[in-house]
Amino acid sequence: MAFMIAQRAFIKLYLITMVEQHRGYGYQMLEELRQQFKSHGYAPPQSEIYRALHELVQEGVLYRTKQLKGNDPRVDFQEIVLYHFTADGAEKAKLYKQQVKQDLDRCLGILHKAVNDNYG
Amino acid sequence: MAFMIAQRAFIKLYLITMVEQHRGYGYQMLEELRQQFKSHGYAPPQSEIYRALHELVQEGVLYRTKQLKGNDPRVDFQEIVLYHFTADGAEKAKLYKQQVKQDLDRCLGILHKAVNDNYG
DNA sequence: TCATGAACATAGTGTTCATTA
DNA sequence: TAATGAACACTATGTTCATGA
Repeated sequence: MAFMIAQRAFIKLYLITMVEQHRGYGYQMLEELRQQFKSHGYAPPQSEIYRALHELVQEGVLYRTKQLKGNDPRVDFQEIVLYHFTADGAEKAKLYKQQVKQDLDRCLGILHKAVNDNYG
Repeated sequence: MAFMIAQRAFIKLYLITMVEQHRGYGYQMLEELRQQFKSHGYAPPQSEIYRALHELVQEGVLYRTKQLKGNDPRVDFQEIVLYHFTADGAEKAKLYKQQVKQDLDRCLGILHKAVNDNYG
């Protein structure tokens, strides 16, 4: 029984949701998460985003396609990696999200309890 | 910037509160915490309780006294270690608790955001 | 600088082991 | 078994480096 949810699982959750909304590639998702969590005092490290993406591919949830970032190859040669659900990826993702939800609720319970027990 | 609160800090918080209420020794606090968090799917490991207590002593928050558990030394030779606040321990503990409170709130914010962002 | 990836290093943790006023 | 403590092992993570459509 672990204490808190792992950062990896937390990031995977967000990545899945982002892929559901067909949003972006690794670096972009990283920047967006950093932006979103900046005010929460949390900046997900770059390595974790890529590791999480690789794991989701490994687990058969996502597959990758490559693409040039700009639409004019004469000016923009930057290659990016896009992620999509595999045939059964959406289903797997759904199950995964359910598990993570359980864990999030568990963690919230623990933290709320701690606030109640130790303050006020 | 860390992701979630460390287990160590979390346990220290509880230990401080328990010492405030002059409750118990290491093993007893361990059992009580396990009892309390059982339904939350969390069982703090024994090593963490002792490590946390040692750190609090190291940091000058607590000091130790030893005592036989039973009141009749002829039947009960079990020695236990009791913890008390040092001269400035209470003050230090208060500051520490404030810091942990901040971190708990930060974590709660992150987790709540995750629930909002990824479900519903 | 953007974008991806891997290598490396380490802290925090979980598991076992040791000891016994 | 209760109680304390330490040793050991490991995994998740953070940092740094490498590369380039």
